[in-house]
Amino acid sequence: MDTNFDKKIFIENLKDNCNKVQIKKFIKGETVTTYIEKRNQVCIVLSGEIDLIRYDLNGNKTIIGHFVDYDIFGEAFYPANTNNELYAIAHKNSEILFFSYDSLSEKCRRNCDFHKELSNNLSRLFLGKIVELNLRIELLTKRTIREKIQSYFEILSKGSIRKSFILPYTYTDLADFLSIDRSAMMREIKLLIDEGFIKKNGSKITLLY
Amino acid sequence: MDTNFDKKIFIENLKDNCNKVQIKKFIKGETVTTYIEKRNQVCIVLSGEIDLIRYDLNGNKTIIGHFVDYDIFGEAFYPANTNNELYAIAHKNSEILFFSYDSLSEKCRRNCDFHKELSNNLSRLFLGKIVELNLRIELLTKRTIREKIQSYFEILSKGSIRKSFILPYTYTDLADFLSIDRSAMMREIKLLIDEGFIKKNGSKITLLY
DNA sequence: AAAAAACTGTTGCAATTGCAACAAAAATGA
DNA sequence: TCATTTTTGTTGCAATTGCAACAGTTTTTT
Repeated sequence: MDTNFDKKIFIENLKDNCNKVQIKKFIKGETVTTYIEKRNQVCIVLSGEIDLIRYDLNGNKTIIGHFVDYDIFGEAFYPANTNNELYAIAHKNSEILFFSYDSLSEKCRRNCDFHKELSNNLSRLFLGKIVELNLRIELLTKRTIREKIQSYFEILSKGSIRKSFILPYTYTDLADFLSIDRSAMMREIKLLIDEGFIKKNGSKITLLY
Repeated sequence: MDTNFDKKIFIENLKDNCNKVQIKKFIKGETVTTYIEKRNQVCIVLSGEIDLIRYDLNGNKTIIGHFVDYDIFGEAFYPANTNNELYAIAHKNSEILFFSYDSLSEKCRRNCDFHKELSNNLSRLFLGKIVELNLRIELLTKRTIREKIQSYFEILSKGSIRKSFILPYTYTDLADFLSIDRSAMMREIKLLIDEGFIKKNGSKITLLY
């Protein structure tokens, strides 16, 4: 299936044609939205970078999501009944498109062509999100740090020539994404190098098998 | 938002009105579908129980999903480029509804009422899935076994009177769901009991705080 | 261009976790 | 109902992982 349907074209279309969406700008460090109350909000990153941060009862901070160009996030995707406080914070100056899921999914009174397509595209957008989340779960359920790293590297190497790729995260963020300790991850990467499984040059990794 | 729109009614409707869906029965142990090639298939459990199982390159087996009444699963939700072999196996005698995402999302030529509603309902179905997956990620990214258990128990206790609830899994399956060692989990649950945080009677847990 | 902030690389040590193994209890099914 | 399979409960021990700390780089900001 085409989970890679052109999100970008759809979103630009949405932005230009729908009076139910809002666009706002945020400067670095600003709070884009909190997830404390349910407003059924869906957000799309038009430019910049957004971190989704969790503070638990002990005050521990975890980055549970990091969103860039055309990524979709929002309250609508999180269960209402957790204790956590989630904050979406602009990591860089950013431009965000907001809409309420309910308003978009309503049938358009005028039955215009654009709204006919909308639901269809929305479900594609959601499907893409599901694939992304399942991929992450796949990695998180691996039992060891080594397995997590290797699985992730293998995924990245697919479709790249010569099993070589540039990491899309800093090492700090990668550790967060895989939910492991950064220093333990670095240690394991070093071991993988020493044992001849991979080569590393900055954020460029090459698989040797 | 109503992420709890009536899946059941929608699915029964789908089953009765759409000629693009198929229904098949499986006996315990039978393979429902494999995820090796991409056929864009979406599956819904009408009755019974399905396990989604991963075999990695070393032959380790992991249950990565367990689906019951009206749960939705399928190839369409998994990225194409992973090495893993995924198998959906009937855990009990089961009845499964199949459809191809593409066929459903196509515009209906006759433009019938049913198909007008379909996309809409499909995106709600997907949204529910996203919420479910995010919840699991929330748990999987907790740093310790204790945090994983406590967070999960807190979620279950919400909406139940007296902070008491029955676990929806066996302890064995719970450990799998949280991706932790069963014996380590049992040890931690015992500690929680000894420290007076919870009470346990079979699969009934009561929070004492 | 200098100062500040964020990221990388590394290590010893302690704590958590997984593994293996087994007996007892409960659930399943023949 | 009896036999078999699955689940629960427990523990010692070893291995993995997280934590703390810090120096050296690189990137960002002023």
